[in-house]
Amino acid sequence: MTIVMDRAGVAAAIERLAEYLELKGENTFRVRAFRAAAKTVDGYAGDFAAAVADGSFAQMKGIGPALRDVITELATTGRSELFESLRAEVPPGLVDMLGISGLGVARIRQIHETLGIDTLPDLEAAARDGRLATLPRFGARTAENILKGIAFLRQASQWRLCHHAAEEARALAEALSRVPHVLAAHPAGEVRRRTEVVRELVMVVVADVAPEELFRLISDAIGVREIAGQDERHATLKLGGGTSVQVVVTPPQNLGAVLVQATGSDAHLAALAEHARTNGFTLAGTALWEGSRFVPTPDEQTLYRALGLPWIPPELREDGSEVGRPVPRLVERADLKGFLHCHTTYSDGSNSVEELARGVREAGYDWLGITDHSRSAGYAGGMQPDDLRRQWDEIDAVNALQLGITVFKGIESDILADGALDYPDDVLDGFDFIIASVHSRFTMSEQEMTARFLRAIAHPAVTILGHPTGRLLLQRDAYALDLDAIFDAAGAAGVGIEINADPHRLDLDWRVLRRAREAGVMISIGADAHNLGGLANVEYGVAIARKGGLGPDEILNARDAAGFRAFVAARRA
DNA sequence: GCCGTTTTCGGCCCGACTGTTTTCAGTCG
Repeated sequence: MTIVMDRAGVAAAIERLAEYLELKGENTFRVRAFRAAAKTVDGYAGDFAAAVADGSFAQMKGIGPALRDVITELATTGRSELFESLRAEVPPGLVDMLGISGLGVARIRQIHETLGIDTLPDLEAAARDGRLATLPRFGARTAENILKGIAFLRQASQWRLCHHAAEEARALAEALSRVPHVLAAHPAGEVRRRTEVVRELVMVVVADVAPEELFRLISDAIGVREIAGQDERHATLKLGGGTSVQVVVTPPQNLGAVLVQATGSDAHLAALAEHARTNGFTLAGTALWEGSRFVPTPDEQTLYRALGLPWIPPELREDGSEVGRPVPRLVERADLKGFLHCHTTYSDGSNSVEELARGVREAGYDWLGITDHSRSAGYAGGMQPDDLRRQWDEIDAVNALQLGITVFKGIESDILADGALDYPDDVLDGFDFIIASVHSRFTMSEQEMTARFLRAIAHPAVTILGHPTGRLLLQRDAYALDLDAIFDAAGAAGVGIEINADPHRLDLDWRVLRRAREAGVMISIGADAHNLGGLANVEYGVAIARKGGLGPDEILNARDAAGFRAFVAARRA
């Protein structure tokens, strides 16, 4: 059995199927089954192709005969009969509308059926000319919010999340490296700088033929639909799937200069050019010159060294201030000894305590902090006091197995509207540590929200603040919050703050990490994993920490288990 | 569509907010 569509592709197709079914007014439980299956596929940690091929994927919870067939069809043919027929029935504009906050299926269907609207531009017009506000239970405020939602969606549609971009770039680099006369293909641009969202894919290709000839070879090899903006060194290729990628071609002796140029950022390049100029060099687009002498730069290290600079890791190349500064020792994935923030089957995760413990051990960690949702998170199966006792017994049993990993009893406790936590103090005392997060009431004023957080920070049971600003990248802005006040209070109280490594969040933002460090805040990298596949999130959290210039000493889960225990104890004392 | 020591049918996740209404449907997390 050949597999032509990968795990991420299948997951995305099933999620889209769920949207189609939902918009058609299908049974919500059928829709939910598709959504759950999409998550199961997306979070599958093993060899997905093999599991589809040998049928073992059908054993997964929530995968019955119907979804097994859809998954198999998608994976082996890249198509689905159900998908094709639904796509023909549901206008694509309605799917777009699902991305507007405040618009659900019921309202979209109502808009479609009563006003005959099925595109975003038509919806925008109807919101402006007052037609929308005349609908039952719609009003001026709703129309205004929909206009805001459309604007947000427009802006967001130019970007993609970093994990999607990274996966595309990886596949593209692999395809390009197989093209004749290509010596190497390197992802550059925002993907290489590890920004949280990516607007444009950039690839640097080292080749031993003229660019014009190379673009022809590439077109033949990887299904290019259109070549735009071609000149002697680069071209923008529009690929079959709709992706647009900028390809820059270089001979080996200029790879360093070209890679630096293609990686950016603009501010970094400006600072670098200025530094070069004051040292008697010229950094033109494709090469380095000292006066009129050509300086070969076969790699980036050579270029930075020639300019009297240490090599600057791409993650740090942002506002230009990094040029001329010492390069800090940045945290790496291998520095992390602890795995924090994950959900099990006790709330909305899909693996057991033991499965997670074994998987996390396998990935090379020494300790694990389990944090299911607390009781007010009803939608996520938040834990009632009885569940807690059962889970604690289970964690004790797993620790007794001596798997080579220490499992800590944690909770992701909701911070309620008034800043209180979700259980009485005697229950809170039973946890080894607590991540406190906001999951409701996002629309408070900055003053109210800040007071809410400050009260949570003041609670001695709180170890770490989870996803502190609540943003969902390309979906929802952060709530109003005085972060400086939070940093100062957390730093003083010995409360850690999370970089949530879920690529939909990446919250804290790397731009504020320096400020957090100045306030003495210990940063934890939290995977927010809901299954074993979520272990891979950590890599994105590490990238954000690196962009913020953080080293292992500033990361809570770079400590060993005893160090983590000591941090919790010091905070409680 | 999936699941099952309540197992082949009947149930599946729920509480709170928002914007609209003047009692509540729709949306969200």
